[in-house]
Amino acid sequence: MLRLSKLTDYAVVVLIRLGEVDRTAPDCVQTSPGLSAGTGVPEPTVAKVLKALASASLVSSQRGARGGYRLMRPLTEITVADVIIAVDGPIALTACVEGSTTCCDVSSVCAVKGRWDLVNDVIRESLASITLADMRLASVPLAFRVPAEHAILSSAAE
Amino acid sequence: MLRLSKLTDYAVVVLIRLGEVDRTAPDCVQTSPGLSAGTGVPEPTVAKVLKALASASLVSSQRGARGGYRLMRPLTEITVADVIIAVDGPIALTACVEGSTTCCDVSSVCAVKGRWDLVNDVIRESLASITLADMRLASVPLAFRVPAEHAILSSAAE
DNA sequence: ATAATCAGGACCAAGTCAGTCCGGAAAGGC
DNA sequence: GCCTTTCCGGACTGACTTGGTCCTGATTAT
Repeated sequence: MLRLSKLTDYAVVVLIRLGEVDRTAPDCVQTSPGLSAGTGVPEPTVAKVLKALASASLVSSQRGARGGYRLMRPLTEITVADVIIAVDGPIALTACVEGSTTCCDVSSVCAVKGRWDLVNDVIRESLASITLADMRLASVPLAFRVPAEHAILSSAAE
Repeated sequence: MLRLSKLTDYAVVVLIRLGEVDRTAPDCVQTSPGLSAGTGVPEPTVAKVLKALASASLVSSQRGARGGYRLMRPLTEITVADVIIAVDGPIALTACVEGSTTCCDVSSVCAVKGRWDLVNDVIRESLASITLADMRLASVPLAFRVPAEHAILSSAAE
């Protein structure tokens, strides 16, 4: 099924939410309980996702009272590939890709070596070409996609 | 990790194997024990994969004694997407893609609806652009990629 | 008739993942 | 200086998916 983990899905939701508030109040951080309330994702899960995003430097964290999280880059500069790698680890369709240690227990099958690399590269490239800003637009119903929407986004891209 | 199932990997191996012998003896079918021996993949697993491929009409089967499997299209006309769909079902990165019934138990999250469709389409397109013939070439070491290789392939594509 | 072969299931073990929780450390507020 | 808030890093568990096997029945050549 070529499935993507749910955590990645949540990460996108949370990041977009972060981006929306960041835009209106750039200095304001958001706490994980707050993001949970704003997105509907259970709080512990939000926290888990944010940890992963923080260690991948997609968000920065501020500890202590009045602490919270903030985007380190605008949504236009975060790609889907970035998020997947941050949450799920490196993008590798099979165990038999370059840099894998557990490669090919069945030796005869591994005439296959390197076979999927081509596919992997194409996928990686595709995922790196889509930003969260693109996904955000896609998720907004057409009726709400007023010109102002684009104005805000493009100003954020500057 | 965006992982692909092993079955799909095996399917590619088996299909390419089928394609290689098909080329030299177009009327000759191959049995699943034979394909198992030729690829190193355990026989029951080969059988399982072949069943899936047969019901997706990627290979045709001949029952009875001296029966076996044969490709229905040359390798140049079988895409990676075809194989994935045959073995793993429709390509859908998340549960929340068009046509899913179990969509979005958490209603607030599902402001997300349709968000991944864009990504899905790009992936699908990428996978549909790579054929097994492409993968076969990629798996053959450069030293063996003699001109004759291409001649054979292009004759098979006719 | 018999042997070979595919068809279509059911079935089980193992690995993986989502989700939760806990103790600890940093940063403000009183 | 103490306490609250918040993040950090990990361990843990229950459920699900997947890989892999096997069995019974249908089909066909010899």
